[in-house]
Amino acid sequence: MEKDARDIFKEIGLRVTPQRLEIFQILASMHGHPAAEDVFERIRQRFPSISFDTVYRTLSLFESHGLIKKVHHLADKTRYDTNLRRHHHFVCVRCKKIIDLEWDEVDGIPMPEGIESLGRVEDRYVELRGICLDCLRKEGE
Amino acid sequence: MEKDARDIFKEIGLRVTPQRLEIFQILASMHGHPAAEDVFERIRQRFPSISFDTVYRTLSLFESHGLIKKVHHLADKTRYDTNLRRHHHFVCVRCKKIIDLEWDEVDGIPMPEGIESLGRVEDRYVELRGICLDCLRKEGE
DNA sequence: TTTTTAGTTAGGATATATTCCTAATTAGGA
DNA sequence: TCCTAATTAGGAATATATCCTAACTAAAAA
Repeated sequence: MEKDARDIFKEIGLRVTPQRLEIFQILASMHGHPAAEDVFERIRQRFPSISFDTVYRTLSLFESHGLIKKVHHLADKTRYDTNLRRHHHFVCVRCKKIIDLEWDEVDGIPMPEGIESLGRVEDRYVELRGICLDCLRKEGE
Repeated sequence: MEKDARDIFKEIGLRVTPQRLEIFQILASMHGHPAAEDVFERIRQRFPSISFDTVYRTLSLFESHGLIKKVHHLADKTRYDTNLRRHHHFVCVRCKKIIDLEWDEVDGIPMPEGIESLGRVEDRYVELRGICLDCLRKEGE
């Protein structure tokens, strides 16, 4: 089991440190959608002196290599929408620009099967993520 | 114009204060998706002593009455996903619980027309929001 | 194996967004 | 006009996440 993590790290060119191995194990063993704090509490049992920074850094590292994903978009700050008509958003992952979007097709789709067993749905939120023209242009330069 | 805001406030039973009127005007006049800070900078021109708290409180108030909406879900903290297969989420707006979801229909929908003019899409994020069974039960009590 | 060095860590400081607290003020009904 | 409950300003507090630096360590080179 730990062998696997070792190999994965080496494959993508990451140093193998005890902290990283442990965080990897914890993530693999945790169900649900842990926050950094959850991981921190768990790893502290074995590495009592580990810092928050290491946990955050390691999670970012794992994410940048596609080993985990962030659930939400999680902008830097809350943005408000004064357009109350039904619409969706294109969000630039670089500059965080938000552009309103019409996308009727997505509005008509029936709810997934068995959704009642999870709860009562009140809203659907759809976001297209990518890189806006401005940022593509800058990137080209 | 200001007459409108007055009436809207009275209709929903809100006190009419100069700060609220001004924030309402600002929101109506601002295009895009302003953050609290943007509103704060604008209103400070007329009310130099206004506090951040008032801006935040007013935005929350407007949101709770459906006059504006938050763009993102904006959880309290970042949550990580160790499930890397394509899936979506049901998020409980009360307890913030996140539940993985299969919803193939939504994956097959073609991109909205004219999307190229906005940028390059790299991902689509879909979230169903509502109240989970646990919270519905608690609410019933 | 030992040495070297670039990458990593702990710990605390810092940044940033948002909320809380309290005394003073004010809107709107009596 | 007076009264009361809602609202505000101002600053303190909270929470999440990132930055900084010296000490440490993994792993490549000798």
